Amino acid sequence: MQQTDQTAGRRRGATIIDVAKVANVAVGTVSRYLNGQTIRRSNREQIEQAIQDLGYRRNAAAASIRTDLTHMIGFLVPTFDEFHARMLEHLAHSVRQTGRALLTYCHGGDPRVVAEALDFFAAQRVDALVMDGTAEVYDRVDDLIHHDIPIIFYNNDVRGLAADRVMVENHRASHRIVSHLIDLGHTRIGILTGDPRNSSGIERLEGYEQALRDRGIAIDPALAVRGNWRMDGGYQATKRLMSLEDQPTAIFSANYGMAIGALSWLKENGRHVPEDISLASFDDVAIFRLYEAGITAVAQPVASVAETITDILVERLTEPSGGATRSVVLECDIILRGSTRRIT
Amino acid sequence: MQQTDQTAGRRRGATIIDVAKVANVAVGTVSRYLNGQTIRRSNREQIEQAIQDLGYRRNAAAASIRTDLTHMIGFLVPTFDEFHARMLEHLAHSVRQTGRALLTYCHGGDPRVVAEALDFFAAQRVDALVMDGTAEVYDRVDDLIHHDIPIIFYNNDVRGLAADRVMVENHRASHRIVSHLIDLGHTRIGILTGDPRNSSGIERLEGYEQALRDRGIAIDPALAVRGNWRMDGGYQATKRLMSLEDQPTAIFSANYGMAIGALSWLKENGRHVPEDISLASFDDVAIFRLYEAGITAVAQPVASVAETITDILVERLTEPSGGATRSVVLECDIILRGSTRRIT
DNA sequence: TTGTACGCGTTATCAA
DNA sequence: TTGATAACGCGTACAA
Repeated sequence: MQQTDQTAGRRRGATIIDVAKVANVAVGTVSRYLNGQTIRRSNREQIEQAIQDLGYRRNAAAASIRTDLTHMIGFLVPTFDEFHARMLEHLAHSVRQTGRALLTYCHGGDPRVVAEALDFFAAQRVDALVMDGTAEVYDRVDDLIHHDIPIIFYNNDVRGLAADRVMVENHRASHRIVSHLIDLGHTRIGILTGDPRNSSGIERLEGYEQALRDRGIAIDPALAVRGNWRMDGGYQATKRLMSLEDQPTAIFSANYGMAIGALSWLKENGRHVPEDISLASFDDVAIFRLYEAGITAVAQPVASVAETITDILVERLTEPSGGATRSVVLECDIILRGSTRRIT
Repeated sequence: MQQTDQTAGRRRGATIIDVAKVANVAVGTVSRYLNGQTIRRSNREQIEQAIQDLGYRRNAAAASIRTDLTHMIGFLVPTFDEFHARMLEHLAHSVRQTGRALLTYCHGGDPRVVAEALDFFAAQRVDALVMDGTAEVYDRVDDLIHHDIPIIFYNNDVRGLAADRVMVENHRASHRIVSHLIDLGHTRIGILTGDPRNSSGIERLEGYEQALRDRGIAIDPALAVRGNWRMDGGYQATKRLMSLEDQPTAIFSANYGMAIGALSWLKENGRHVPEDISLASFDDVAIFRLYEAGITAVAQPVASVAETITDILVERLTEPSGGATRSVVLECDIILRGSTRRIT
């Protein structure tokens, strides 16, 4: 009693062996066909027919157990906000063209989830891992590296690891945009800083400070208020900034989330941008183009970052492994809009 | 000459067999330990020690070849815009708590890429597939279903397939928000429709039309302009709407992307919202809370959608398979803001 | 070019 | 509870 029914819910589908039987060839031949090698024409047609008839689908897991290649890239981020979503979109696009896909994990800032994600990726044997660096993961990432899983950091670096890096010029871009504020006559410039555990947070703050120093403006610690990259942090930080006796005439936000929080507080409290206060922000997002007269911002080259990551990825996965780690730093654009104005 | 060096770049890591050897137990025992079954205490300690010493990491692919379970959920979307990104964030969160992760693919509306994605998911043997439905995929998705891969549609349905569905009340929510515009005295209400190949596009348009009919307002085909869900489509559609001889006094956008395009055109052309024209939109996004007096919108229960999907997922993956497909429809909230005003 | 047979790392079965 | 061993589906030497 042979079971040839293909409509029933048989969990196990046809295998390469079934295909070989039906096509009257050896399994090796089918395997070679699947991997695009040259096959005698008559055999090929029979194999294709058999695959069709059986509804055969290759089992990537079984292949990966032999080849140690899963065609999956791990992607680990703290959150899917607009910045990371754009990153994901571009990365998914360029990675797809190499025949791979992204296995995504979102840790929400919880170190335990980060550890969990890293374990998961290791077990799944992802071909490589792209992640926004966070300080606490040093040991576990180092572990992955020793297991020969290439790591590529973006947005935030973790120093000292044998990983590749694709960053943007945080320091320089911040320096430029703050310099622009100074050019407009501002001397009391507040900054909404990100998390100091993140390299980008540190670099953007340093760029701000350096710009002030370069123009002989004293750094007032009260003007640097710590946010948390998020809207609520920017809201609270702006509130603190605006309750100073000597208020700032301009604010630079280290990312777009906090800038939106700032706009939110300013609006609620009847302060107009740029009449009452100038605002500039890192990250250029859709809302900045549309909001009132537009928000002056640092535009990160998200597409280039994604492409560079993919290039490095391909290199790592094709080259005979090893080789020095690469560290790429990309330039940002400053987009001047209506939220920054000259003061007397 | 035994090779015990763990620093070198040996591509192949320690296996369960190595662990068994070092721990002086059988592989079956190690396997049971790894799967959380009860193990004699002394053995467990030895196994843990061996795992530690060898830097052993489980190979999920090898396991899945036996169990037919990969702990990966396919996630297929047209794009990672704000809506889908929020969906991803929530879904990643709830799926993570079941010990799974999302294998994401972004097709950008290209049918070939959709087909490619479906093949990829099939080869990778994802435990299930969550996708925003698109019309052209009927056959290929049907194929996956016959291969016993559970499918869950969200946002847009594809009729006739044996899949689960988690949707929102597109018709009713559109009906309500358009009724609100009518309550405010509007009778010439334009609509920026989405793609008619998407079920949500159709339903939102039908809700709009039904609302007009219910109040005895004639439907003017010229007032329904087709967008493409995107900003540029909304921009163009608004332009057409506003060049009618008998202009609308209110516009309802079938999604947020087109609404932003509309705002963009209105702003460029000096039309003020809501003084010159009222605007309401499907989807509630961050910018709608902040933009001028706020944009009246339909808020989809994104978190609930994600949770419902995960519930169904867990059910499908634990229950003895089979069982009728579920179709859940969730309610939306109407958020009234300053972009809609009463006219005389 | 094709066929055979073994190995990959894990789970599942079954007897002890 | 444990140990021994047969699958699982595929890739790949090796011999033909």
